[in-house]
Amino acid sequence: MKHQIKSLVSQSIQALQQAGTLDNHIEPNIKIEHARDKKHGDYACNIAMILAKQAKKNPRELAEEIINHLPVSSLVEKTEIAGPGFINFYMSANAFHSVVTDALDQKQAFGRSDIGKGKQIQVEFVSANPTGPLHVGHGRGAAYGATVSNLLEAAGYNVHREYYVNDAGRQMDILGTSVWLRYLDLCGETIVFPKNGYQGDYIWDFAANLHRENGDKFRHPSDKVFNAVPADEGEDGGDKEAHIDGLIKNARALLGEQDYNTVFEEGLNRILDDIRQDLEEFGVTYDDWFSERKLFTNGSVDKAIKRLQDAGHAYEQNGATWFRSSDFGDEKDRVLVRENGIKTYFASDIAYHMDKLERGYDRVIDVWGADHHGYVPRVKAALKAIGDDPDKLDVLLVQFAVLYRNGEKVQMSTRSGEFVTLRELRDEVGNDAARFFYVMHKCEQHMDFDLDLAKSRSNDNPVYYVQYAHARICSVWRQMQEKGFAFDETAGRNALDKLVEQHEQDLMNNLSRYPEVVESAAINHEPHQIAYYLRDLANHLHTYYNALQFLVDDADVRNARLVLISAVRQTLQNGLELLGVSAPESM
RNA sequence: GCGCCCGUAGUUCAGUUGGAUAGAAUAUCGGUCUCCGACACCGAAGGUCACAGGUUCGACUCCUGUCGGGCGCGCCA
Repeated sequence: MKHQIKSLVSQSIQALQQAGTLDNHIEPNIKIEHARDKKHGDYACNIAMILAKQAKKNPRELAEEIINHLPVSSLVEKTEIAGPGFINFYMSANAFHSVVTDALDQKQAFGRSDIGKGKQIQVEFVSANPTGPLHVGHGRGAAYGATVSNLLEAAGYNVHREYYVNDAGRQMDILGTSVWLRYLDLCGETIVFPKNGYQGDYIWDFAANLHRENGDKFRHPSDKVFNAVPADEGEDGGDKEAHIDGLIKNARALLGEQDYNTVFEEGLNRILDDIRQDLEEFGVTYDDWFSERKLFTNGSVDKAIKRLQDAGHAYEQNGATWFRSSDFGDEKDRVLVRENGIKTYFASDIAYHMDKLERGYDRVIDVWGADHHGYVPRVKAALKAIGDDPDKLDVLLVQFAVLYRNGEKVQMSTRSGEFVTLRELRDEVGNDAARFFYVMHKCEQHMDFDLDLAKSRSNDNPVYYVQYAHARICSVWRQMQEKGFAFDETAGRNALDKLVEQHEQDLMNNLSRYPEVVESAAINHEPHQIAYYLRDLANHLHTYYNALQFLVDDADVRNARLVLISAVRQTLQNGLELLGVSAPESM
């Protein structure tokens, strides 16, 4: 509806331009807003105030002229000039009736649009290192990324969802070695587990599985395992990094490449399967799980480094290969290949982003935890250096969710194994509540996640409030049948002019906003707009429900009201679907 | 020290990209079931939009500075 009003204003301004009142070459940025106060009508436009200066007129006079040149439309009941020069639009009843029938005609498609024009867009999210189960911090990225993807799809984009699997590098070696040490312990070896190893119980599970399937095949005496390994961090000094590196080195030497890989894969695959299943149960699915190791084995990383070298943006220093990223807006240069010949994570990440853009996406979105924010300039620098357009990449930073339990902050550390997993959260609060809770806030907003509150099944959690509105409408249908009424949709559609109550006007007005909200939420990557909208719509429905009876004797009024709440039900269902939340028929 | 994010009701958060009297939820207090589900509704109270300047018709929103909180500043991933 906003678009239609905008079009009217635009036509009026064109007319004024032809009449010479306004300059021809000005392309006015017309914005139509919902009036905050009903006294100001349904919509408001501030264009007269914006153009007043260049038209050398006072805003109210200009507003007057714009109104005089507005084309006639059945949608607009009347217009008014208000305040410093706002043009207020009062919509006709017909205008809102059409929204109700739109929702019923379009069904699941109500709210969808084609503003994306089928453009290819890739969204990469979660991409947690496969070193353990997902925790509640990843949950926010998962819910956010999945919902942004849904929104973009609803706005007419062609969305490709991807998980970047960091299955290369030192963290993976630490994981493999951790599994092996636990395995050795199960074999009966005396093992002092390293401070820097992965402490979580799931490591024991993997080790037990390894032992069950292979017996003592990978067993080596502990004195050889710890042979020549620097001391672990302790009260009398020591170095936990050097300690674990020594253990990794011994693991490789004792096991040999093949056995080492078997142990390594045991950890990696078990964890990936777990993550995949966890996310699937959470309603989060991917088109592709992209392996970092593949970038090394297929030469992409070498190619990326070579491209930087060929373009003259790389140099050698102290035995390492550097990227002169400071030439492209980064605060300092970055290492691509270390002195020991090992390529950095950054090098493979350049290759990954290069690969993304080569795949031909019009736009690429990365959803990252806010702790990676310092990483954005260097990735963009790399894209710029190799001649790609860094503006095609949008990095959406999701702030941490700080957990509170019993009113106290919960400290989390992946390495120490002390964290609340996403699965635990889902088991306790349910998928619906978790999905809704996560996207209720802007992603850049620090979020206090009160576990006790989220776990409680009280209506403190707004998801129940919205779901209840949906269930309530379904319940009306059940009641209707019990009372022996039949719903005549055609009659209802023809009787929409019976919906004269203020509650009904408000509800229709509210419905008319839905397509605009979806569009705005998609463009701005702001799922919380949907959450707030749904709460508002549910509130209007509940208020209506409490104020008026739907199943009345007057058939026209009854059918019209049922048509209206049927449209509301469809809209609630569509909105919840976008958020990955179910719309139950009863609760 | 430098960089990014944040600061709005007791608390958790919105605020339509610079618009009209800053809004919800929750907590507190009061009211509403002979009635389609009270998992709901209605009302009251609650604010120096961290602070100080600046930009303009107009600032919670943009700019500068100060204060406070979070995160990041590796030849880690």
